[in-house]
Amino acid sequence: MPESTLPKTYDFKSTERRLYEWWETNGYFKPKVDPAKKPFVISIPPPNVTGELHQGHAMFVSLEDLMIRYYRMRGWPTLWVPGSDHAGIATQLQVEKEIQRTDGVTRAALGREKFIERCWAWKAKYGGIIYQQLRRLGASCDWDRERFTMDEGLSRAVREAFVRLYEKGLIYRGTYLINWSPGLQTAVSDLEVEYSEEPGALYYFKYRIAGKDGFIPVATTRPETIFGDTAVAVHPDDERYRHLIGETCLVPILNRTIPVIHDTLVDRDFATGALKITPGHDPTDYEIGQRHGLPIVSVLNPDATMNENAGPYAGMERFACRKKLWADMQAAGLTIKTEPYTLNVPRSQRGGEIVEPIISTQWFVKIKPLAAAAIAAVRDGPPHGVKIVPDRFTKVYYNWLENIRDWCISRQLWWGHRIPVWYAVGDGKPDGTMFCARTEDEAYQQARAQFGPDVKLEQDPDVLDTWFSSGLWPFSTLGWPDDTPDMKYFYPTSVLETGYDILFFWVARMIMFGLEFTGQPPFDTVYLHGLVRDEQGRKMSKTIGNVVDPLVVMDEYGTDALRFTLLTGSTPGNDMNLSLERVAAHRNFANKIWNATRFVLSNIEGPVTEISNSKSQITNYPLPERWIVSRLNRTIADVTRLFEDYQYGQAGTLAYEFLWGEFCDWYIEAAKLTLNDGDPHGGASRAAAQARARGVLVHVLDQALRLLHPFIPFVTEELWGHLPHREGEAPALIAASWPEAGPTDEQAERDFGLVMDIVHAIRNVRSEYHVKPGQKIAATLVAGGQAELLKSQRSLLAALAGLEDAQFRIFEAVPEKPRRAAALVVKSVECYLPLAGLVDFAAEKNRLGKELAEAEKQIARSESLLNSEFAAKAPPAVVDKERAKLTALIESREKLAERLAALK
RNA sequence: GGGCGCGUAGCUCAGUCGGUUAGAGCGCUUCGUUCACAUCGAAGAAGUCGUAGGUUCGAGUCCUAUCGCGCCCA
Repeated sequence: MPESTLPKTYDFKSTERRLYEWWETNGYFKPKVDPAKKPFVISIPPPNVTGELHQGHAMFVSLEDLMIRYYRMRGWPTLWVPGSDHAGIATQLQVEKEIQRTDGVTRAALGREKFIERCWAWKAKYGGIIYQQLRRLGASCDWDRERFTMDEGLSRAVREAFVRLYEKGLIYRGTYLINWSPGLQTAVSDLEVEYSEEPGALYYFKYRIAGKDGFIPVATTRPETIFGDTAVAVHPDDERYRHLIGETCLVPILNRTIPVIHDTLVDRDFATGALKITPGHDPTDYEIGQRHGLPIVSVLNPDATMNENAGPYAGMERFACRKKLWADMQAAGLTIKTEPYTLNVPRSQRGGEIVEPIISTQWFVKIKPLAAAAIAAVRDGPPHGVKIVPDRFTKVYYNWLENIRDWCISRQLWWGHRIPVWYAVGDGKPDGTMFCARTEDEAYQQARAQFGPDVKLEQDPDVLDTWFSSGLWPFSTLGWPDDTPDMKYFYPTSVLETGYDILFFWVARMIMFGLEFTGQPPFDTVYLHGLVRDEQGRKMSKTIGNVVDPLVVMDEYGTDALRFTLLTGSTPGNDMNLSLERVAAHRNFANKIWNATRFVLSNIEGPVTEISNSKSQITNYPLPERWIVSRLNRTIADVTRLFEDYQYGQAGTLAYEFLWGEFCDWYIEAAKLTLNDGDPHGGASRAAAQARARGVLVHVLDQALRLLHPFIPFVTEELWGHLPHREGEAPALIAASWPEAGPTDEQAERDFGLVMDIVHAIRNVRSEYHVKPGQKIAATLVAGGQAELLKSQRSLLAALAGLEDAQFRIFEAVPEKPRRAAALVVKSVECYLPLAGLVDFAAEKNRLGKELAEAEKQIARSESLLNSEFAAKAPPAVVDKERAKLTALIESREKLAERLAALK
């Protein structure tokens, strides 16, 4: 045998980069467009352009690359569009930090134009890093189609979308209560606010009645908003306050007068039952205010200091004001009490500062009509709608869209898509007239038509919510609004795969925009994965210090190990706890495949019979060959079915178990015999048997590598390249075809199963009796109808169970059972192991007694089952199975009883 | 307040038309290194599937209630 050229251990470090470059330079990631075929397309969830790789990226790349590689192997024209997101707030903050550090200037000092230049410079410098990291994960994207949300093409798509919505009346500008982030100095959408329960206080105080004695007791969690109160509301049926409705009361400190109104929305049981109404700083109050026509008084500046409406407190920071005001009110005798209260504090998703509801002029998308269409698309499902996996998220999706509020899309940032609206200014023309246009020229044309040639325009300073451009991603990346060849062929895309945490932010918005702008849903399937947490189930965070960096994991265990762990350790939509021990186990798996291949390669010198799944050519082959090929075919069918059903974890586990637990543990061991000795039982010549075994080894390994390739692309590609291939085969595994399942061979699986059971049983007894592993033992099998079968597998049984050839006998029946031997019963086969001098008959009796008792128990169970309604009501196949089991049990019982009697 | 998920072996997790003796990896116990692999092999111990009811011939799986943990929405 020639020495294999492969080293003893798989070295992923020297493999991964080389293979990736090889794939990429050979164009395997590019789709092979075939107009006759439906393509499989994924748009990448664009990572933040300046972000660093984390386990969320590792998860999505693993899943999407898995799907892409699977469909590519299935022969679909396959496209995975990569790209990144400008991530308005995140990037702006990073660049601000940088200019502060390097130049010691603020954004304001630098000026808008210069600042945006710095953003682009930042992007140029760091924007490629994330792509390199995605490559390390094995992502087989078509990098020639890489897109960035602020590219000219995508920016044009954003303007086009905006203008269309505006012209349809679905975008409007207005002054409403919005969420204001004082630190970032921008509006944010409802989704960007998170509520956290925090200990706080409920402040009870007096609203004095104007011109009378007496007061209404009112409670608030935010005393500083008192300056914005424009009414006190009570429930119309509340006996305590009914007489005060219509009176006027005095705002503390300011002594501004406000009315006492009634509204059924007031909760009589909460606190005092009287509610101060601050339409300028509370969403519920805003609604009540609208209903009652109350004025809106805003008391906060954009930086969350008090404004002039706070009178003497103007200029104070909001929380300092709260403290000071309460002290002053106490001094004035206006307070009643405070009590501890759990607040639901609105905090910014980014940065965590407390967000303030304030009145502000912003741009909004009128979302209800879009939402209705998006609901219908999921309600209808494919082929014309959308399916969500796992299904339970459809409910979450509906619930959100059914209760959706208009989307505030303007941001007071600099880094982003400028709102394509221009205002007429100066020259004595009417100010503020808006012109919404795709370009400044177009806006000027409109303006000149209205105001004459001298009109001057200024563009709206705000930019759009980053998610507005993300919402267009599946089609803007393909060239929309132009009807490009890519758009024609690849749109709509196939699967949108991402984390469930951005179902609303991104997925729902893409569906809405896709339907609105392209008339069809942007994909037919949404696959949602869960969050990757640490081993204890905690969210990974820099502050806890429990972040498991994918790059570090890949350095230590290899990309394949990480991918396989993520893919087999999680189920759709459920969070997973990442265990490094599992990653290590999967590194070992890669090494196992490596060595199995090493074995195969070092044993295929000489003729190799060509095998395929589709023919029944192997029906005359020896049992181990028939068995492994049948198991292979079953595995191919199961794995493929699981792939089609999005059960990737299960699919991976099955392939793993097949390769390790069946191919390596059993077939390779069986093949060793043939390769060394030929097949003395199969009737074939030694050379022919060896050629067949070689053929089966190569074939099964080849097919198993294909099944595993989408999970662990590197090690499989590397090894597959070393296997011999027939003419015309693809030059790389990535481009090879997915296996087709051939017929299974039930008889071979049953027969080989018996062989395995006997081997297990004998090994078990050997172990119990502490027989040295190298020591051969004698054995007599009494096998009845199975004798022929076992005789044909005599060498295999002997080799695997460590039997001494000269003292290994197989009979159909014997006149007298061996006496001084350990006996075991496997199905209908009796095995006698003399174990000279080792057999402890007391222990034997004990052991057999236990087995007999167990058999009796099972028989009783089985009989009562078969005598119950089970026999009549269960499906015949299940009943038959049970009957067969009972028959086998009875046979075992007889044999055990016989043996036990012989020992007495 | 509404909705969802999870609770299975010491640990991390599978278990998707309910099929009657519940699986894997790690860890643990015993043994093993000439002949693919010690990143390995052989054998083994280990779970009343959170709890209580119910449906059913049959429940880890379906229903109801309940406890604990977590998440989303309001």
